[in-house]
Amino acid sequence: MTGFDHTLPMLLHRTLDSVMPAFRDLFAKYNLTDQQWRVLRILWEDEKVTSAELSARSLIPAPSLVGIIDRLERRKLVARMRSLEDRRIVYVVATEKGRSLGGEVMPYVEDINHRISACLSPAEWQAMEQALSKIVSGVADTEQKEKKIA
Amino acid sequence: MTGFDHTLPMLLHRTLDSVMPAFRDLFAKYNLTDQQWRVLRILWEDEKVTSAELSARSLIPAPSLVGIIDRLERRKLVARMRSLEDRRIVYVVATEKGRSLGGEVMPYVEDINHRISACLSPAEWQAMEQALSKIVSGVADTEQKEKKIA
DNA sequence: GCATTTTAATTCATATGTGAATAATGCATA
DNA sequence: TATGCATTATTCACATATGAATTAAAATGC
Repeated sequence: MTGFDHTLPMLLHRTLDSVMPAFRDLFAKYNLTDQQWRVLRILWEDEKVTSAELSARSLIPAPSLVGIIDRLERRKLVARMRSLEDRRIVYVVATEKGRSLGGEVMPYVEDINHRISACLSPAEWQAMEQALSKIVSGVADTEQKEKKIA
Repeated sequence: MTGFDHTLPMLLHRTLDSVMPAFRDLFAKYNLTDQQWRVLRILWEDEKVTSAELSARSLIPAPSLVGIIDRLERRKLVARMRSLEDRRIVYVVATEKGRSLGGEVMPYVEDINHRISACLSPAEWQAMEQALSKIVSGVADTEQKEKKIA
């Protein structure tokens, strides 16, 4: 284990690599990718969401989102609805079929999340979440400073 | 912020998204992707590494590695050397040019890593790293149990 | 010695990530 | 009202991720 292995990106990737296979095995049973699930998961609760919002909440880059929604739309799991007030905006909504699939998969997703949570005490979890969010806001701050300089 | 946003995959993705742009901006100046950098970073210190080892250490899936090495090889930054003892094995080595580029980029990478570290106290960092590795080993354990059952 | 099984790297098909460019619409203003 | 600028979604070119299949070369069993 060199210093490189203790680098934040490597730590995060390593952790993701350890937890994602369980999710992927689950999603594969429903012919979903994890990105497709993220979209469905968001639409499952919210009524209609613009593409931009969906991109922000799902952490999926806008260009990727286009294809993901295309594929979900082909399977009638979601639908696009262009806004009438502002014709630039596209709302994405889950169909009944999409909502139902969401409800079907959700319990298994929660199982996995519980198993992950069980690896840490609530205090440890809390601390980890705070550490990560400190990094997110901390890095954003230093970027602000750099912009002022530039 | 719903429960979904506090899910481990989303927390990790969000953190990665916040830190990677700084690295990518840097690497772009040298026409490198972050995956290409990871490979170079490993080869920069180690003499020769098999493709399998490189995949494990860089956390880059073997099929992706093929193309990444192809592109680095075209630029004469690395070279492939097939083992003479076991002709299935391919060693990857950094060329002099590759090593030199590694040395050139390294200080800036360390700058970014320092700025990231500065977001947390050493104790917080330590705790976070331990939490993540607990998850990695914890999840691996539950998978073992599942296999026994199956 | 030969067939079988393993292993290492690669290929393939498909899905997604990344940064730049584009098309269409809305908005401000001269 | 025509022009210039901003915003939203999309497209494009290229790089990488994912899981299954393939190839070539060991190792193993008989």
